[in-house]
Amino acid sequence: MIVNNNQTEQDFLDAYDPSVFDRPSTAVDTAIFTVIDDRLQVLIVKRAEHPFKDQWSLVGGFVNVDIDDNIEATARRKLAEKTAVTTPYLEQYETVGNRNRDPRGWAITVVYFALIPSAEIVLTAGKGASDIKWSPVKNGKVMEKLAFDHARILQGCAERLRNKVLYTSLPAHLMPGDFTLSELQKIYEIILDKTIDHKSFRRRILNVNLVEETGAMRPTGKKPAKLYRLRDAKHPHFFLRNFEAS
Amino acid sequence: MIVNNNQTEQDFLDAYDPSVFDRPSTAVDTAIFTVIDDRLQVLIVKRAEHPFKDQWSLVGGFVNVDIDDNIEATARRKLAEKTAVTTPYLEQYETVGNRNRDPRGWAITVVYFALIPSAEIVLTAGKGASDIKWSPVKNGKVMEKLAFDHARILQGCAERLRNKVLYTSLPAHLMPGDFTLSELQKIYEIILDKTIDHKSFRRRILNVNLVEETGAMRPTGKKPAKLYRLRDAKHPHFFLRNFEAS
DNA sequence: GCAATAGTGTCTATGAGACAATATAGC
DNA sequence: GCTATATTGTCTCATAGACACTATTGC
Repeated sequence: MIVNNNQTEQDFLDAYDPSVFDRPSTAVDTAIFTVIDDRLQVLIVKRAEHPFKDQWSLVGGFVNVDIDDNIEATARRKLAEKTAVTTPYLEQYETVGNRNRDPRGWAITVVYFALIPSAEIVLTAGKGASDIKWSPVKNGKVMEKLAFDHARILQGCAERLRNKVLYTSLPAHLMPGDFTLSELQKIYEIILDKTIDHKSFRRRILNVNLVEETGAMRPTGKKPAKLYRLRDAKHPHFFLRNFEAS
Repeated sequence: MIVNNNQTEQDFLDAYDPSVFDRPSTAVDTAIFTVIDDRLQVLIVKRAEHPFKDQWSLVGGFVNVDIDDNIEATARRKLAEKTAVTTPYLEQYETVGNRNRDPRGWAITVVYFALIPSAEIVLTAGKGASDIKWSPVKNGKVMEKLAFDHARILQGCAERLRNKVLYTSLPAHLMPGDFTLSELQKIYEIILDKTIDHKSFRRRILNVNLVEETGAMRPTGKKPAKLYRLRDAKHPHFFLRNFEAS
């Protein structure tokens, strides 16, 4: 590697050797949430290979610099391998990296969480995972013992999700195209694990330009309910006041 | 590399070769904010080496797996190289990683932002930086052209900071040990770039258990002001309602 | 006294919580 | 009619915004 003081940037790049310093491994893990059977659930896969072979883990894998243009592409690639959902709500949560979390050595993982409507769920185990399933999340935890530090990561994702639900319209991303306000409220209540006054809830949702009536009604057996759809499916709405955390 | 189906995890780790797959480079960059001369300012350094030699950039550098136990340690190490502040408010903002942001190839950076009281500022250029300075931040931008994608990253950090100031006590971390409420309000106003009604402000701060009187007064030339200190310097307070974003 | 800054009083507006009341369907 | 679910009415409470008012200092 030739170095001199009048080196141009191109000279530098031509001589650059990326293997001089050790690099941490870099992975992406995603807590994919949905609501099934009136419970918040997260997608977990059984690891087919060492380390933590045969243990359950969040959906993830290493960044592949040959095929992924950016980190989010890694997350979406892994998501596509496991589910048929192409445009979920996907938010970067945090990045964890240290010397001890992976027995193979210094490892970084960029953690995302995704919200997908339960109606759109099709699971495919695919390569690297011998089994895949939804597992109910209770107080940020699942029954299964998770590989690596995924239990702590899931806890953080669930807490972030709950906090954001107190002041955003995030749960709308868990709904199919059309939904009633009662259905949406139910999703809020499941994630927050507490009941919400229905009048307060309707006021909050209808006072902002979040949803619009489809014109159709959902027959419920009793009084039919108006169907709504999201006005802007891309961006969640941020309310100026929180629901009280209880 | 020996592989067979009855391999134990220890067998696997003994045979593991971390160089089989290319890894992105992994850096940490921090937008270090303070308030000087009634302006929000960010610390920038002039790069001593290629790429982007002689251009300004945020404070950062590569994760060193030999000396850093975790990512935050990298951030604190770089911070310590440039300032004398040991326990700033430090929050992970986001992680950016893609094929194009660094001419040396696929590169990840974990971005933090830090808040440090202006009283505690001592700058040391140190290795890797031929120059270092505070630069005023206006609408998330600095005058200087920044290296890599640091302009966009700074924009994001400044926006996150402003948003959090609308509902948290973050600006308290920009204050020295003792401060008056007027001084704290001034910091809020500088970051938000708008005036706040002083009655509303005092109500908000004093209604929660955020600060306590020191008993001393600050002579201001006019009516002296009560001095306060933070009750819990570690954790910022989250208010249930936002200041209106204006 | 005046000017400047610190600090208070109080009215209005917004929106959450509570909860009663009404509306519309199936039976 | 009765019951269940949807939807509305309205009172209270907490807190932000607006802004007038008082308090204490130096001059």
